[in-house]
Amino acid sequence: MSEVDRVIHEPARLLIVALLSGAKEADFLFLQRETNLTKGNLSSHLMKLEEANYIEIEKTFRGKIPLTLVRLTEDGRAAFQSYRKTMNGLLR
Amino acid sequence: MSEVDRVIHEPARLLIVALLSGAKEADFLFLQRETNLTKGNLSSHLMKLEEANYIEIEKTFRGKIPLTLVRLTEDGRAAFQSYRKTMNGLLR
DNA sequence: GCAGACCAGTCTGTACTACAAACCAGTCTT
DNA sequence: AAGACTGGTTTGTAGTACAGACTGGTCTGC
Repeated sequence: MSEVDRVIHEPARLLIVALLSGAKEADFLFLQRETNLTKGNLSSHLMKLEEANYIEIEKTFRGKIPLTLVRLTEDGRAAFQSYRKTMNGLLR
Repeated sequence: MSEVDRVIHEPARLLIVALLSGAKEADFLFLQRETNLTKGNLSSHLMKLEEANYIEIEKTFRGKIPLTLVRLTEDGRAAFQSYRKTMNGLLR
């Protein structure tokens, strides 16, 4: 019945989603510092979240230095909400 | 900082632990029906939980048919409590 | 001008692990 | 004797998290 969303359930991605749910958007470096993930891992986790259509990734520039902005989509926000529901059910 | 306990985090085991936390003990068949796991999987998840010292497994007999009873240890109860804490922190 | 650090990746290799399915051993029912 | 039930163990596979190496461009210091 109550299936757990594996995309969000993974601790690293759960942290990312939780961080994003509290802000409008976040940049790559901020996420890396908060999650303590290597660049490679953070990048691949963001890819997974993007493939699931849970986040949007906007690649721009701060001057001429690359700047990657990440924000939750509506789908992502809904999925997180639903995840919280099922988790609270299990942890009650 | 706030590390997630992977032993409990796995959805199948989380369900098992949650079920056990609500009862003194449960038998193998009950857990299998509630979790929808195959015997093999349930067995190996129980092994993982036992290795972590989160549950006790008592093998007895109902007449002459094997009966496997499972219950949370103090460690298991504490770990679940701590897991709930960190999760609630992330989901808040 | 060039080494080194910073930004944001991709790619590769490894080690783990969840899961299904097959097999096993004994018991009870028909 | 056949089949279903109890509660497992073993095996094989596919997925995946993670670290670390490599890439490419930019900026900083000497």
